[in-house]
Amino acid sequence: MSKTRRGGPEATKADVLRIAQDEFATRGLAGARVDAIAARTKTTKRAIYYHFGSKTGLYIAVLEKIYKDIRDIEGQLGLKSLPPDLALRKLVEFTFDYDEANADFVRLVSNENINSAKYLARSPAIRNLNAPVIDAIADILARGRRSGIFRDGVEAIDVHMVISALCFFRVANRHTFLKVFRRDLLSKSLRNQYKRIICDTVLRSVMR
Amino acid sequence: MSKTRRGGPEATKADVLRIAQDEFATRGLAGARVDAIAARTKTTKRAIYYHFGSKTGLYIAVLEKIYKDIRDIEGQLGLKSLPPDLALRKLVEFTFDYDEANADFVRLVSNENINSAKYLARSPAIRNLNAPVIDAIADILARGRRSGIFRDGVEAIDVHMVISALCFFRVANRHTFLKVFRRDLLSKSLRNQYKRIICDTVLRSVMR
Amino acid sequence: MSKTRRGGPEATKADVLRIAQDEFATRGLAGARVDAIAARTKTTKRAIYYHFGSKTGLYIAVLEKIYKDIRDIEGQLGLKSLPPDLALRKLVEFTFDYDEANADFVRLVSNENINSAKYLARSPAIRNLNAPVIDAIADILARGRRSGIFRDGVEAIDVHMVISALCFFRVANRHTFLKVFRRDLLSKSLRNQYKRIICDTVLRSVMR
Amino acid sequence: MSKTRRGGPEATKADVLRIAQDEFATRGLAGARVDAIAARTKTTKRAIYYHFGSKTGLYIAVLEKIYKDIRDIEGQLGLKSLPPDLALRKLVEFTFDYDEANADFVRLVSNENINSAKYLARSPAIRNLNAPVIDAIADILARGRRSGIFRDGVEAIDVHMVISALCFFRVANRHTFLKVFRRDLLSKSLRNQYKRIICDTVLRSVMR
DNA sequence: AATGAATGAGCTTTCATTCAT
DNA sequence: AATGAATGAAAGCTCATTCAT
Repeated sequence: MSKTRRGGPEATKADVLRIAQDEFATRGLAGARVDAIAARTKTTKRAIYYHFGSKTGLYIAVLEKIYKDIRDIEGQLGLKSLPPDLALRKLVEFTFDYDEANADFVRLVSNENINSAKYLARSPAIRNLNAPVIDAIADILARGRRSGIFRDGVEAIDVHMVISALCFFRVANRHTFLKVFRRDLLSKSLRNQYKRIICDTVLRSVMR
Repeated sequence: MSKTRRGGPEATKADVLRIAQDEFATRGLAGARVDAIAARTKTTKRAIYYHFGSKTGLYIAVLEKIYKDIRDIEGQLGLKSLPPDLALRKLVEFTFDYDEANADFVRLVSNENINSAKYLARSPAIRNLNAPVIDAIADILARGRRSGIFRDGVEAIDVHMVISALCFFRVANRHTFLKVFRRDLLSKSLRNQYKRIICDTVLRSVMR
Repeated sequence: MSKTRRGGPEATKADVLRIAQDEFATRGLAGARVDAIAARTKTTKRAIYYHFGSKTGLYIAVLEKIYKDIRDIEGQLGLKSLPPDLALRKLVEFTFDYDEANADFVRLVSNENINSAKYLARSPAIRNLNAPVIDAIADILARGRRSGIFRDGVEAIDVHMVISALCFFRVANRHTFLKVFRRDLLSKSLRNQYKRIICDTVLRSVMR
Repeated sequence: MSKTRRGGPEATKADVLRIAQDEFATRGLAGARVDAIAARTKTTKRAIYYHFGSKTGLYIAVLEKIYKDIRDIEGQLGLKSLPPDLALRKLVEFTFDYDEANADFVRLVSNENINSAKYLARSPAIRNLNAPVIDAIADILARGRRSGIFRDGVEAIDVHMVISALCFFRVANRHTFLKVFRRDLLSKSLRNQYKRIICDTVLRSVMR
């Protein structure tokens, strides 16, 4: 693919995807308006239909993008060169930072769960993405068990669940938590505290 | 043929609330259709407007109901009579069971977070509910510290966050987790395993 | 408020049906525009959807109306009191006059044939109309055979086909016939001539 | 993969015309879709516009083709060498067979009548086609009158109308006739019966 | 207090056509 | 001469809401 010149079709599609990601994250599939997306874009509503086929098609394209993004980054963490406890700590911190920095991702995933992952299931591109993070955790756990610091009987996928749950919830449920408990899980002053709590909780759950 | 009432206006409102809860949980505020709710109800669309004023009004009424329900139950747990570690375990198990049994609650909360808790904020009824669970955890932690089994420096609200995150995520993110990792977090055969994992993770996070 | 009502909902529906009949006859189902129909009506486009559900629903309602109209009239011809040859003549003349006076009916039927009678098949109301005209012709033929003026072996439905074909074609194919042969089958000066030709053709086809 | 040509531009145009004829016959001018025509063609939508200018231009080209086809065939019937009654019989049988075998022609003509022959009128190519069939009938009638078997006062164009009406109606109104009277005018088992009925009806209408 | 009838505003999508090369 | 990419205009339809009693 050649480099896009100013205003080329690839740039247009990327522009639409960027705006659509925000709109779908903020309002959901049903709540988002194609008109509103088009208005914030350099293109027209008609162009959106030309490139993405339908509102749903655009929504799926956004899902594909955010899933591809995180998979690409997860593949580049380089955890193998670290001792197991530090590697796990680094993975937790990465997830903590990523979810915080990508609230769109978090809300879109929440949204997709409300939809029973209906649209995610429709995308072969996402179904065919593998999940390198599970293999990375399995490697860390194996090394930790060998060196005697980690317990037996801990599955990689469940460690991933614990990490995800803690980091995801903090971002996903921020608003109701704030209203109900008057505590802003994303406040700057609490950031290091939560990073430590989540890291410790994960580490303690696997330590011998 | 017109719909017939049984039990008067309060029964009608309860009927509408029950159906609306399901529709809003499944489709979100924007995705739910007043027509669809009315069609599944013993009443008419017009009656919904008469009783709840607007679609948003009905949505808020649903939110108020589910928040009141959980607060009422949390107030009846009777954790004070148990030793601190067992009390904490019981609270985790309660949350685990409650979230699993009330997927509507989980999805509605997810939804409300996508809306930045906008409608929750509008409801004085919810704002005025206190959160007895935080006090209950604080009591457990104090007793555990006194008896020497729990660490210092652990805040009740953060323990609540960890419990909620783990139990909530399991239900809230079930569908995407299943599609991406081919693991059904709610499968019957894994139920006890996850209950144990989550209990242990919480307990380990507070133990000395 | 823009348009005002007079005569209530039934009058409104009748008004819409009248205009829609003209639009569908002139432009076909695909070519007709709901906006155009609404604009010529005392009501709004929204009201059309409220009363008829969809463009297709309105089209079917029009079909139902025109078929019901002709069946009602056919049932009132009173052919039994006339001698068979005069009865047949009267039926031909009625069909001749009716098709000429109801070009909409003719074009709508043509249209429906282009659609393979797809929408007609969808209407239970039309499927359940019986066709009294066939019985009427059968009675005429039986009486004519008994009195010796009509041939044996002539089926009522085929006589109906011949009558319909001749009267229908004259109206339905008027425009192409005019362009190709420069003959206006509906010109006033030729009216009596065609009435006679068609009557004679039908009568001769059944006479002994 | 782009579509490949075989036989150059004339073959392409013929291909498009063949598909377009079917689409216009089945759906009418308004109902046909340029996209659908292109998709069934060896070429692209853009090529259709290149060769035919517009959807209407393509429609007129189809009309011109079907009218030229029938005129060409009508010119080759060789009715002059037959005795008048047999010549007339042969013409009826030819029309009967042609309309049955060319339902597209029949439906396109029906369609064009719904359009008040608007597009036919626009085509100089069709306007300049003469109608040899009228002359042929006139010749048959003259010979029949001379030999004493045909009546006086019968015009060729009206005989043509009767023949056309009977043969055309059978094909054009097949679908509504089937739904309303449960009689398939094109059923194989009734074919000879209808051929005989129509032939006899025409012959009887001109016989002394 | 309660409700059947009706609707304004705006939604997603379609379609014939033209742009640009 | 031929074509892949793009689009303006308008279509059918939906939805929360209000009218009128």
